[in-house]
Amino acid sequence: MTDRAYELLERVASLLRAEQRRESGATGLEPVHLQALTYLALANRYSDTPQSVGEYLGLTKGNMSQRLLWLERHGYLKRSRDESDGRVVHLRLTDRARDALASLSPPRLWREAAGDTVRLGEELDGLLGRLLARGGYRAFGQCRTCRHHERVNGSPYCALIQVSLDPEQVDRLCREHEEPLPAA
Amino acid sequence: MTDRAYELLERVASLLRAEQRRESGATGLEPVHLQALTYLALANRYSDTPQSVGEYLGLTKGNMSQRLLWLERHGYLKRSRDESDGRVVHLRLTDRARDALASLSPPRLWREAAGDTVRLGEELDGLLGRLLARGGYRAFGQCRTCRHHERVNGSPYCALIQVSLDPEQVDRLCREHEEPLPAA
DNA sequence: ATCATGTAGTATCGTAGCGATACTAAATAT
DNA sequence: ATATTTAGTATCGCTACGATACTACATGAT
Repeated sequence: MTDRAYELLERVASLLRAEQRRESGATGLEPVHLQALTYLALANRYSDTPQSVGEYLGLTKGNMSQRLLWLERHGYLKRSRDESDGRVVHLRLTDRARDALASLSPPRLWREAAGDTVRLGEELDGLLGRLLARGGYRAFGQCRTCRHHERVNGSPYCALIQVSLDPEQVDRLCREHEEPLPAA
Repeated sequence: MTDRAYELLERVASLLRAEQRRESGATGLEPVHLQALTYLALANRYSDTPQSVGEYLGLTKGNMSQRLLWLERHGYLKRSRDESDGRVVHLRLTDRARDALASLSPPRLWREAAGDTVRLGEELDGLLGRLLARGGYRAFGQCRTCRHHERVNGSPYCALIQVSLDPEQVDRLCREHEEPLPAA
């Protein structure tokens, strides 16, 4: 008996991808575009880069770079150079991107039929954590659950890159995220 | 708050697809190939056709036809014409295909890290059922859970196409599957 | 019987996803 | 100062995918 959950996951994913293609219609937005935008909508200001998007989805940076260039050319992203490191590029969603996510990102079929997904979310969350840990992937957790997250004078502070954080950043995803060390 | 379960599902699927690509290596087997083979390994003898595979995954028949031709050219499938209907083609896995599934289909990462997936399987099963019903897809259930499944002289019989079935066929997937009518 | 309609499958085209490789430029280490 | 690393891009080859058009067979209507 092969793993039933795996087969179901693959089939559901395949059906949803196909559904998304159909719903995206003339926009030209492919599933991978929407996934990239979804990530960028959640990423903090140190993780809104081509590299990070690729790591998040398990795709190569060369591939992601091309997807992101397409998104910029079509008005879904703004690019900007990092001020202190001339190599890195930051990606910002446009309103057009937010509109696209709002109307396409969980495809209509999901919204109509998925129902209560709390329990499913918990199961997927656990599975993802195990896959990431075992596969050597970055976890991309929220700052406030990170080993390096501290409070200095009452305001959030990242001990890794040693900067204080805007309060709104601490709920966003960070590519440097690490689980807290288990209490001894 | 967008649907967390949906995001997790998409990301897990993306990571697993990428993982599968890497593990498939020089075989040239893409995720869609393995999904098609997985389906065909489970399909009954009335549902092992290009059309059915496409419906199962939500892809067009033209696309599937090309994928399946590739699989045949590379020795993963045998094709044969139906005896009573000259239009339909039946697809049979070769040993090479079974070997490929055995070594690649849940990718190594899944096998090593997925852990207990019983509960996840149940959740995905429920979700899939709702998506299929709402989206107008075929369910592809097992014969023995079908509305048209009967027993004649103790052996399984399909009341839809009006043939008796090999006992081994009743655990396989059928594209004509329909839920039993609710008892009145 | 003929003809229209429907269905299973294939061929072809255009677009895009994807990894691999090679490259540039900026940062960092020695 | 030089070597090495890192973020990102450009290009190539291959394949996935939908759309469209086509063939062959089956079925239904008259």
